[in-house]
Amino acid sequence: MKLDQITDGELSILQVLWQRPEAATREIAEVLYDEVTDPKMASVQKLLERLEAKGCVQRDRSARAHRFRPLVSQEQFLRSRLQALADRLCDGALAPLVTTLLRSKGLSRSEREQLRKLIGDLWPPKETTSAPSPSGTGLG
Amino acid sequence: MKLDQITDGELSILQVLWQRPEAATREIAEVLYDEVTDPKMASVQKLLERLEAKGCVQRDRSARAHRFRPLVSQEQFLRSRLQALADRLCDGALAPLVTTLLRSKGLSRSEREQLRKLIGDLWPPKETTSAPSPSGTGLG
DNA sequence: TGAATGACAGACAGTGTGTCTGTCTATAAT
DNA sequence: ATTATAGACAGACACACTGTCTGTCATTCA
Repeated sequence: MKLDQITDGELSILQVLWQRPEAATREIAEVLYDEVTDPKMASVQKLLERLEAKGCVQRDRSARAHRFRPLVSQEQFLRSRLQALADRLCDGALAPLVTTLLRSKGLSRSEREQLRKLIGDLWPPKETTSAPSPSGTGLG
Repeated sequence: MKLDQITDGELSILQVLWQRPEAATREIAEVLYDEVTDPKMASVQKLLERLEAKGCVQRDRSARAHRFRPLVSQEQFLRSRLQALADRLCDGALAPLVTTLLRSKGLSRSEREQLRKLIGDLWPPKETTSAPSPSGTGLG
């Protein structure tokens, strides 16, 4: 699963797949292009072929029009990208990334509250080990 | 300042510059290569030239051997990369990135405690607006 | 039988990237 | 003064990547 070598165009394909359980080539092409021509179909096919080679997509050949499912979740992908950043800039440490993000201006008041809550849930300060509340990632 | 278009090789140059106030071409080459040949010198020059064109580096031509200073900090660069990730994957929102990082396994106990403290410092729960303690980013 | 659809192989142009060559100039040494 | 060295600079280069496109074949269906 070569997450590091995923291309921009390939990522576009994945993003379509992340929004549904599975999809056929034409379905994907219709999302990505206004007009689906033969060349466009071939482009999507080529990208899917490369994604399959990289182990990021599963191909179901049973039907005439193959159906594809992602083998990587968006969160996995994001994690990989973040780790790559950390490896390159911070000797692999993730904490500096969090620090930088927390110091950014791009967090709303409610987001900050959610984050504070998340930290409290993940690592309760006291030994009151209440079950972590299943707050979503905002990624699905 | 085109932070998005910084190449891998260009980043290597920047990383050398981030470790000292300024540097000459040969100095950089000596860090990056075991043996500094004429072609290697030319490569570093070319990369510096492109970095200058992108506004990421300042060139001091007063001396025969030009001296270079970074115009981008590592934190600025990291922030830009993180924002690009957020733009592509999360509609620009940074919070999902923080969430993903916090959920990662790559945080040690002490790092978690530091993060909890950082959140408390940046956004005090009560109105006791004590001055934020100047804890380092781990980037300098 | 023919038309439409899709898979697939291969070619393609454009681009980016790091490297290298060659030329010129300024400084230092003899 | 002459020479040698070091650096800047322009340009070319090979290489790889990427998205696109063409052409061919097989399958399905009217």
